[in-house]
Amino acid sequence: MPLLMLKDLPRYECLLEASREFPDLDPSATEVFLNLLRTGDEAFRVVEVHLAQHNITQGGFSVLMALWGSCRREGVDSKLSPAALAERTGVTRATMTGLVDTLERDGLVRRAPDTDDRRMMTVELTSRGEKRLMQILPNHFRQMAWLMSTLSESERKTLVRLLTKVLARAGANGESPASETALAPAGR
Amino acid sequence: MPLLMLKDLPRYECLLEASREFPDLDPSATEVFLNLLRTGDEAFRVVEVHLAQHNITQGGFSVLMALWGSCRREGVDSKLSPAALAERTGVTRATMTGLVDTLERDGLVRRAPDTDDRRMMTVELTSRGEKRLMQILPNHFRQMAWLMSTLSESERKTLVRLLTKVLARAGANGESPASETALAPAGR
DNA sequence: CTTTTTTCATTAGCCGCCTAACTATTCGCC
DNA sequence: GGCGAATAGTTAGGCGGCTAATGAAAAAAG
Repeated sequence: MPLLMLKDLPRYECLLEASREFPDLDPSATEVFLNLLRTGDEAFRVVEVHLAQHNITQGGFSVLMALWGSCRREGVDSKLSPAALAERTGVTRATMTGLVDTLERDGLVRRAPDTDDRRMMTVELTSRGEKRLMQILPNHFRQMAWLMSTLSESERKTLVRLLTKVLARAGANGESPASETALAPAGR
Repeated sequence: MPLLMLKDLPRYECLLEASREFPDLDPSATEVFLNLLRTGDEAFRVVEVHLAQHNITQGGFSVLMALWGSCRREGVDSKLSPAALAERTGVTRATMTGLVDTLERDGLVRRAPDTDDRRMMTVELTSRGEKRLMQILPNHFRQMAWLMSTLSESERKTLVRLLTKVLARAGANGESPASETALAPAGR
């Protein structure tokens, strides 16, 4: 997502100086955090620009990939319910309604009522959607490879390892991060 | 930003297998890329949730921080033009209009016409805005520190170094990333 | 001094994302 | 079997992001 930090990351000395005024500010932690968000955002934008050239948004691409991946895993049957798509792509069901609306308008995806459960719908990749995906993927893969080509294999392993450690904190949160009541008075 | 990859990152063997069908797919590069976006997104959400408890969005927080930082740097004068704010926070001026609208509605910021250049406006932190910032910052700092507390100092240095390498690629792009015409026929 | 170009802020319109509310259907319990 | 609880999809309304177009004012060109 977008920002939360300034476009030009603050220099380390500024963080050090600010930490004198704010004892809660951990300079090295802040530096890592800002770099993580900034780099992630920038990498995100790179592929976003590429997808836009094919008239596809990030959300739409995620849906197509989820359908296509499911198709490849479970055989020819590439149907998934909106709820399943929402779960896999990490958005709400309401958001998925809008995404599928757009994809269906563009003819990349097809909605059909589920035969068993009349509450449910099925979303299916059309041949046009599959064709579009095949147009996108090669360059998409090349782009990711190009972005990471500055890193050696061992650097990649290290980066994944460190990111995973952070992800474990951020992803499985809910309890400790900073429930206002727990941290605010915990003060210092 | 949100997604672009599945919520559950693909296992490495799946990437390896897919790379046989798509020669452009670099498994380790893809793995790093997906982890980077996923982790960045998750870290982003953590602070987003915190800011939401104070009725502030990411964009609004960035604006407040930019104004406050400028205030601290250049003395008491914390005025900045919308264009300057947009530049520093990395959004368009049109978006900045909306952000300042919201912040002004909430009384955290004040608009005033520039005395010299009648095209311009100045945006200034109100005392209420500054107070709000002081309510947010301590926990915000603690949250960043908590997120990164699984990393040792040397791991933090390493992570920053690797992220910076990737950022250099992603940020200073424009020429090589994958202009469709350059890469599509370059095939393989 | 006039004309053109640039710059600033805003507006309008699109999309994605959210939460909350609503409808329809199925499930589970009695 | 019937009735409340849970579930699927959608709708409504809001915000934040974008591009493109607009109007006003300053800067540059002549």
